[in-house]
Amino acid sequence: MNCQECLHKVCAISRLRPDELERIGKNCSRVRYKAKEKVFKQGTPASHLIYIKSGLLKSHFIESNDKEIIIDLFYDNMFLGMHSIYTGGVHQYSATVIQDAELCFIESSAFRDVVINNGGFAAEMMAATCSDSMHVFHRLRSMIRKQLPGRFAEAILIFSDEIFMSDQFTLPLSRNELAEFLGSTRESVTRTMTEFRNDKIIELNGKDVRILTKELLKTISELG
Amino acid sequence: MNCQECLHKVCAISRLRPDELERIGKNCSRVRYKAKEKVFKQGTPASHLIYIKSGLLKSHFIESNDKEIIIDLFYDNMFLGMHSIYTGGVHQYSATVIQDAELCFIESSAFRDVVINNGGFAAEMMAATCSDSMHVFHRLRSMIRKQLPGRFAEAILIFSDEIFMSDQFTLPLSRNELAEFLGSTRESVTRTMTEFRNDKIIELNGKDVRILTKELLKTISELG
DNA sequence: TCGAGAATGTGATACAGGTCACAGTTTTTT
DNA sequence: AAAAAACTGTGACCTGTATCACATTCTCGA
Repeated sequence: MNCQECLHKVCAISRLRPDELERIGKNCSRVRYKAKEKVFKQGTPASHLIYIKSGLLKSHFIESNDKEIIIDLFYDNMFLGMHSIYTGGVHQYSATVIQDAELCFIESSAFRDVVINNGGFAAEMMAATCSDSMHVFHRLRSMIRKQLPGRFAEAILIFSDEIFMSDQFTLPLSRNELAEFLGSTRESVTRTMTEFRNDKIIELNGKDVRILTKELLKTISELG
Repeated sequence: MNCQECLHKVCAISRLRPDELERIGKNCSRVRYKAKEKVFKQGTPASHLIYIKSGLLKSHFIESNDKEIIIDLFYDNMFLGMHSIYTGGVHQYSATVIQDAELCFIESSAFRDVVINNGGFAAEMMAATCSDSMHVFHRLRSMIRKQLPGRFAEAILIFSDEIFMSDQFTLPLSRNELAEFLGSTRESVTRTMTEFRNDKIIELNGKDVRILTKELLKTISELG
């Protein structure tokens, strides 16, 4: 497996020495996934860390009833499953593909070996993990303080600024998944969306979104 | 500063070599704090990592209005501020003492040096950080799915099982702080509490709590 | 190509809990 | 010891959004 090509993209990987890169590469397999495929399931043994070469995934909790809760979204050049690797070796959440993805499965023992032997790499991974966690902490804040329009505006901004880097994009989530991401229900999300369209804040056509007044979106997101 | 005595309490610290322990110890100062004192404030430079020798603290976001949001609670033998150390060197949240505490301030550059040079220590710190983050992820889940009685029951169980290790304890939070922890308001928390008392689930006298039917609490917490 | 199941929009209704107002109590300050 | 400030309980009211029910419209496999 050729990990070289990921070198320039992920800061942490550039910290690896050639032999470590090989150690990881040898215990790493790249796999293509299609949308809706489950990558790993909460409760199963966490044998691998996932590196996302391309695509979009969600981490989510499985609930007793049918509803799920999306913890966060993961995309190009991110690692997924760190919390599971370091918490008893059992997956703490599920991961499912949202948009076709290319994933590298890194054997967790190989990964841990490298962390132990290379503190610089460990530090970079720590930084990445802390950053990911902070993102969820802010989502906690949003859930508590903001009401639906604020949370929806925030989500649109995340798609626009963090994921697609464009004011115009196709929503990768169904209305139902959007509800799971926003901690709401399908119906309420629908209503909020038509509301936003009527108010000329976004142009909305099925899953196609175009942001009309980004400033207003920011205001709504901040005021909740 | 004598870090030896913390050695047997915190797994990560036992990974340190004598010289590293000294490096940390030299750049570490222990300070007593009284309840309500602020340890660090969101937005300020993150120069130190906090080790909690004893006491109870909260990490919290500061909101534009007066209300706060308690992200999580920290107590004996936990580290606080890891996310800030590894995310741009600025504190990502505030930390305030709830019950008188003894804190060790570990110089962040010394800490980072040790992490880089000692992968075993890095791995342990990663484990601790991931575990703390997972706790917040579960709180996110609770905020979204459960309603107030469920969240309150959960909080009582956290106090009982994770913090005080007893069915009988004195609430360390005011009604208002409890509301900030539960993502609610003072009034609603009060009402929920009297409800629980009337239903003979807990005995309640000011801040003194005694759990009467733990099983019921668990059920309420799980069903939301 | 057709049918079945999933995804979406929309109305009517219910209710958990936020907000406001006020009173009593406890704690802190001077 | 008096005054101020913070904390707590309780009632009345209002609102955001969950829930239920149904009609349409897509999607994709047989």
